[in-house]
Amino acid sequence: MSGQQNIPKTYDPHLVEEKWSKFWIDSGFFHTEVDWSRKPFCIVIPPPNVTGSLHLGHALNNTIQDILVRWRRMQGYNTLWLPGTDHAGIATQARVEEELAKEGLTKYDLGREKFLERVWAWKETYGGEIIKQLKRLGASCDWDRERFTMDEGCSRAVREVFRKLYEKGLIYRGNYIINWCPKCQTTISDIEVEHVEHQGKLYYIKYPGLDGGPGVVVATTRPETMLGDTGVAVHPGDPRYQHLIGKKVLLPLMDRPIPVVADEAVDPDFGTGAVKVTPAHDPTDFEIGNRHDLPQVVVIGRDGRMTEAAGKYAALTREEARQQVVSDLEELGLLLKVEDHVHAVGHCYRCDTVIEPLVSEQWFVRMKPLAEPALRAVKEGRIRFVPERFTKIYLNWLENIKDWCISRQLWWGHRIPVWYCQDCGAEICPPEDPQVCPHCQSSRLEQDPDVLDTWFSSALWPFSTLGWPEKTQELSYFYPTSVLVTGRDIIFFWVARMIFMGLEFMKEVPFREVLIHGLVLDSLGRKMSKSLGNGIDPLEVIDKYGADTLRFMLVTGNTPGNDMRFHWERVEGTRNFANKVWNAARFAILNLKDFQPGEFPQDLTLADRWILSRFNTTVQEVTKNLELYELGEAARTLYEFIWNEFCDWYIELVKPRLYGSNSSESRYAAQYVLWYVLLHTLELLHPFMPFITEEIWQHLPHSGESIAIASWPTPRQKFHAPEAERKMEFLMEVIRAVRSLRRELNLPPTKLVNCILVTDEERWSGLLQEYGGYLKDLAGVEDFRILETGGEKPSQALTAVVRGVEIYLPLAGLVDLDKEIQRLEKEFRTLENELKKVRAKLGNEKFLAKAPPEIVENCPPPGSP
RNA sequence: GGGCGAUUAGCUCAGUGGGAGAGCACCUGCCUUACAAGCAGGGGGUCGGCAGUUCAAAUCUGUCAUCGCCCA
Repeated sequence: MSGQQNIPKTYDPHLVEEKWSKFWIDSGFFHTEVDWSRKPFCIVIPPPNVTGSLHLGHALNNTIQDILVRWRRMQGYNTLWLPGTDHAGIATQARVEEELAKEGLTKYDLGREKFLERVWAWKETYGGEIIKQLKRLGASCDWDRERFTMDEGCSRAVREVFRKLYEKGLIYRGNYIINWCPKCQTTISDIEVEHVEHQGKLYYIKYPGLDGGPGVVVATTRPETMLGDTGVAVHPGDPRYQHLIGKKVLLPLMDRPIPVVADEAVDPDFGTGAVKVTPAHDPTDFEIGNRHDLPQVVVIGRDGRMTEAAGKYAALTREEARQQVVSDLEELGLLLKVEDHVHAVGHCYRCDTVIEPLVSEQWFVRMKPLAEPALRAVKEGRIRFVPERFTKIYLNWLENIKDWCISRQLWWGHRIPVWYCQDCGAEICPPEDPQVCPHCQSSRLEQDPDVLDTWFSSALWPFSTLGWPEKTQELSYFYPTSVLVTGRDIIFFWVARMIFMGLEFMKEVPFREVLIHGLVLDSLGRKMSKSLGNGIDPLEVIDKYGADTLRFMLVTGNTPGNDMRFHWERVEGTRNFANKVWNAARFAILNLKDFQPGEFPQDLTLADRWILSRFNTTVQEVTKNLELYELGEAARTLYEFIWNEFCDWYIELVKPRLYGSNSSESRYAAQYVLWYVLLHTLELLHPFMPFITEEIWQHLPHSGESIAIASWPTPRQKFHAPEAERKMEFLMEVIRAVRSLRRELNLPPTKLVNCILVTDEERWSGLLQEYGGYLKDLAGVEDFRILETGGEKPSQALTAVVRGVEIYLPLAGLVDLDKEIQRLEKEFRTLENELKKVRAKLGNEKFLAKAPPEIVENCPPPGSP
């Protein structure tokens, strides 16, 4: 913006964003050290996947955090926003495997060690992308403290946590049914399974009785799993099947006798009320099998194909096996019926492949003892969810928690720190990598091949990044962190887990508040996804419109916790606002060339006192809304103040005092108030639009290095001027009324008019007398007279009434009488209705008796004629 | 099956007990020396339906409907 005459008429974000971003970081404004004399404010970033690139969800999430952080920093808190990335086991490994595939290689060709080297190399090359993108968004993180979930410190924390939980018996290894993703070739936890409604079939299959007994008909959605059936179950109270309980039936195709058991888990209303039991391939059946001691026959392998145990169906895919089984049953006459049936099918949340429940040996975290304190912390209010309704979702999930399967059959991740002795069979979990078995001194130790669920390390993020297990200053100063900001989709994955891990290892909650925001949907209200191709790249928005525009757009017109839709029109609207701010600044800078702020001016005009009072209110409102996490409201308040009050009225009113041959005192006062309000309004706006506000702030007289470390404005008692607001409000109404009348006549703005104002009320006539200049400047009034009522009224005049003050524009010859009569009649009817309502209210004794006095007093409400 | 959210102007959405709002779109007039990405003026809504609480309901309660999300 240098060369004041050459300030461009439109704001160009490209010219300023990179400059200020570099300046902020180089100046160390975002870097923090522990300082016990100051109050801390700390946020840890939800670490984006290291493979990721910024999407609108990140943009929203980080904009919210940055607003809070910049605001608190300006308020004087010792503010730490700790950034970092997540190693994202499956996603990263898959990315590198894809690369290998292009070279015709698999990870097995390289071997574990070489493969991991390759992943690290990939991470070093591409992993910083999203961090760069966050910087472009303006995120004011302490970049000197950037962390990675697999860096040395975080890995140490993972190791320590695992070992402690293991020793406490809260981590165990066992054979359980888990969710297997045949594509990712790994286990995934229950919450990583997405259930999708699917139009399928319900097959009714006859299982004959042994030796010609009556048998039973079972209904199933997955006939291919029957090859692994080891029982049939019915509800114990089901009268239809009492005779069968304890008997055996013959499993067709396999010719295996299997027992009929009674179990509460069976829904008698589903199908025939009798269900096949496949303990190795269905979670419910697994439980039933356990209760009745049924064997587990694994018929589907990890590659998604049928195993040897499936007999002649071995090596078929699941789909092929289903077809074959169905047609074989049909041939035998055992397939009685096939119905359409809608049921939920589990899909891998990452690759969308249908997951296969299967039994295998995995590591689990015993959840009940950990969930208990995590429930209490929220119930007792030590952690507060915003909006409050998410509390219930959190509590409900933890109350029904199941053990957490934490082992993953991947190579990229924190390897499970457990070794097995090949000689004595011991299983050990030592603090450091062992050389020999502590039991038999054998050196033939083998580490468990699996790695941990990525969320295991993210669960430790609030304390692992602050130095745990070391007892660092950072940890005691910044922990618990102040607030966690995250999307509602990872409450279970991440928020809940951080809470129980924090409570277990820090004996204290990881954060005091959780701010949940919604998702950014496309313009039709659909989730943005690669497969739909409906994603919007936030960098495209930044390239086209600037980061400030993207940020402001994301937080306006949106309520905490609710989803929002993305519309380019809204981006444009926000861009226009940025431009408005730019041009207001342009006006100010051009008119402050000869200005140096000195003493606060003595003689303020009504407009001065009004805008200062409005500014005061804005400071209060914005601050209050930020405290309530109502960022959208705070942004709206600023938008309206800047555009509708500061630009539309104050700048217009101040022009004559700057342009004209005014006294130097009046000019100084005008410049001072213009400067003062603009400068400090920019400070209020800075957390939302950091770049443009810095650019302008630097060009206005100011003290301090950067708006980023300026003091957050506070309300000042001496600016509070309700009477000035009331007076201005009246004058504004009169001006609007005159403008409206002018419009009736299609008067061009340059055509000046005379005006007659009729009132007996001194407060109005005095005000009009004193500030009639405002009418001249803003309503195109050349001259006006103030008359008392009862005098002669001008004929052939347009009229309006504002708070009892009659306004006449005498314009003989110009008035279309019919049109004017129509207009007045319409207004009359409107007012009549209004009056009727008010009379009814005031005539209602109950209203007078029960409504609070200030409501009765304000009836009719202010603003009514 | 359970839970949550949404339903307000043509569109997108704010507004949580006392005047029904904004942006975009629309109509009219203006290139007025900060801004046409603008200025000024204007039209447009029985706040999803029904019932209830209250002096007073878009706002609180119940119920139904439609849409969306989460859990099972």
